[in-house]
Order: sequence, then C-alpha cells, then structure tokens
Amino acid sequence: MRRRGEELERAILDAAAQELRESGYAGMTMDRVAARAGTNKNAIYRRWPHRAALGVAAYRQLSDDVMPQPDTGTLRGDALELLRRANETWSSPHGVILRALLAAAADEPELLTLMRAPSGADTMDRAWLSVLERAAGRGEAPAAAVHQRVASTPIMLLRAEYATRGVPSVPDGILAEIVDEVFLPLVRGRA
Amino acid sequence: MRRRGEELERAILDAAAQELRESGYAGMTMDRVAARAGTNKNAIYRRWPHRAALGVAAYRQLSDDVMPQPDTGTLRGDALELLRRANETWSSPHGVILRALLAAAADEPELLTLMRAPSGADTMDRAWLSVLERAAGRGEAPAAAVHQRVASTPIMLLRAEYATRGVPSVPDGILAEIVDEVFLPLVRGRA
DNA sequence: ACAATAGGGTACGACCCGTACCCTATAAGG
DNA sequence: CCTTATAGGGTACGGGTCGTACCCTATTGT
Repeated sequence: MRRRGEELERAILDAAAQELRESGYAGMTMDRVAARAGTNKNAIYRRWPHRAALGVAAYRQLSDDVMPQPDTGTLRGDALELLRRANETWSSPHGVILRALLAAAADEPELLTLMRAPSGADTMDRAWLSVLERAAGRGEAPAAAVHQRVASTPIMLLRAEYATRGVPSVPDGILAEIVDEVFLPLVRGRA
Repeated sequence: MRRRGEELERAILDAAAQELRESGYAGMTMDRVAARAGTNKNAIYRRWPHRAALGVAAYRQLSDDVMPQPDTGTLRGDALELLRRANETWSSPHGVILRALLAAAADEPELLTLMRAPSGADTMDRAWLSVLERAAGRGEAPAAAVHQRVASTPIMLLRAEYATRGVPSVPDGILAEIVDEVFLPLVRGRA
C-alpha cells in the first residue's frame, strides 16, 4: 500500500503545513517534512523545485479564510473594523508565518507572485473598495475618493508598520491614528 | 605586527562591507569576511553575536549619504522629488542590500531597531516634515497637515510597493500616483 | 620580566539543501 | 495474465554554512 500522486501530494502538503504551524518557516526543513509525511525528499523535489515553493504551497493549505464585509453604518467604523481584522490576521500565528514567508521570498520574484493570492490582497482590496462605495452612496465620501490606491492605503500602512517595528501586533491606537490622521482626511478632506 | 582592537574592528567591518557590495547579504559569509579581513571568525564572533548583527554594522559603513532638502517651490514638486530620490536609493545596489537585510532581520526586533537609523528613516521623516512645513508657510497646506504620520505616508507606500511587487525599481507613474492620489489629497483635500 | 588579554590557526559538530543511486511497489498496456 | 514504464522509498553524499572549542602566540600593561 504505497501512496501515489494525489494522495501522496496531500500528505506532503499537510505535513509541511503542520511544520509551518509548529516551527514556522525557518523550522520547516525538508527532512522533517519528508519524515512527517512518511516519505522522502525525493518525492518532494519531484513536485516542488525549492523549499520556498513548498512553503508557499503549504501556506496556501493553511489559509483560506474569507473576509466578511463589515457594515457599521459609518465610514470610520467600517474602516477601523477592517483594519482591526487585518491586524488580527497579521498578528495571528498565520500572520507570523506569512510574514516569514514574505521575508524569505523577498528576493525571489516568482514566489512573490505566488504569495499575492494567498495573502488575501485581492479580497482585501475589494472589501475596502466596497466600504468606500457605500460611504459614497451615503454621501460620506466624494466619488473621486473611490479609488484603488486610496482603498489600499490603510493596509499598506499597516503592513509597513509591521515591517519597520518588529512587533508581534500593532496597538489599537496606531490603527485609530491611521484611520483618523490618514484615511479619513484622505477621503473626506480636513474639516 | 598583529592588529588589535579598533584597527582590527575597522578591517573586519571594511571586509564585511566589501562582501556586501560584491555578493549581497546572502553571499556575505563569515568565513569569507574573516578571510578578506585577514583574520578568523574568532575575532568576529568576539564582537558580533550573529551574522545578521555584523551585516547591519557593515551596512552602516556603506551608507552614510545625506538626504539634501529639495526646494522646487511647490508641494507637489518637493514631494515627487523626495519620492524619486527614495526610489533611487531603494532600487540602487545599496537598496537591494538594505532590503535583504531588512528581510533577514524580520523576526529579530533588536536588529530592526538597529536598522532604523541606517535605513534613513529618521532623516527621511525630517525631510518630509520640513517639506510640509514650508508648504504650510506658503499657505499651500493647512497647519493640521503637518503631522508625523502624514509625512511618513508616501515612504510607507513606496516601501509597501517594493514589498508586494518584487520589482527592482518602482516606475515613475506609481510615484506620481502616490503623490496625486494620496499625498496631495491627504494634505490639501480634494479640489 | 611577567601575567593577562586578545588574535591567529585550525578543526570540528551540527544542520541544511539539493542530488544521485539503487531497489521495489504499483499502474498501464499488450 | 504477464511485462514494462513510472513513481516511491531508502539511503547516502557533496557542498556549504553557522557557531564553538582548543591551543598557541603576539601584545599590552603592570
């Protein structure tokens, strides 16, 4: 009863994901993945060329969370809510792994493109855009502010916050500052 | 004639910096640094605990460029100029090394704080603040917009651009977009 | 002159990646 | 049903790296 193809691939991915969970990307070594999957590195390298490629694939197993739309009735409330959720995601164990992967793949462009989807960048952007659209519908924001780059700004700032500080989690005050000092003035102008 | 203390330390740092220049951070191996400095790893590890620590210290040798104040007469011109310079810095060989170091030190908070200074974050922030202050003096910006977080936003966005795309350099159109769609509306509101 | 210190030389253990080789179970095809 | 190509399993290895240990020697300062 020797596993093959699909089944074996699943087993490898599960093992890699488990290693990621337990030891992070730095601890996800090929030998350990092979051992845990009950196979050998041969079968792994036949499928993924690098350790990093396996890491990305395994991370994908790990994260398939959807980002539900918040609807607090105000632009500020929606924005703060989205930012808080993003902060939770990034500071969670998943986020730690994700950041390690991003860091490790910093100089391999192909891996970065692979990372884009699982990092939730697209669904995230859509969520922010729809928050902006609803605000525009309520008259809380001008139509000109419904813009891709405006929508992505708060997340970019949060991400940069993680990159510059080494903190495990960004304090809530910073989130509020991003919303009140950047996002809201950007959308509505300064009152 | 055996070198000691200050002199030896200089030689090690110079060797490390040279290795960084030639082979990047990944290629800056301890053995090679020791060989190039004409010493051995002993002397290195007596001074720096990690490879990463030596990398940071060596990078400091490499980059002591000042950021001269642009003064184009308009807020938009100043901002675009600062952003272009930052883009050049980040896309230069130095920038590549810097990014590799930042990535490598992503999970060691002490190293991140060490990186803050050489990454030019402080001088950069001051430059942006003074641009904002001059704009306020000309009546081009409200006093409320002279704010730390406003000042740091464009650089944060540029940095995030480097992080998400794997590009060696951010195209000028993106810089203009950051200025026109985010920075200027943020400072002056939407006309 | 002599002891404490710091460098130099070298070797080593531990770890990891990626590859090679050889054997065997399985699946497909005649 | 038998044969053959394929893919897994086991294992070992080369190459490279980090960080440490040991022992000897030059230099410094007392």
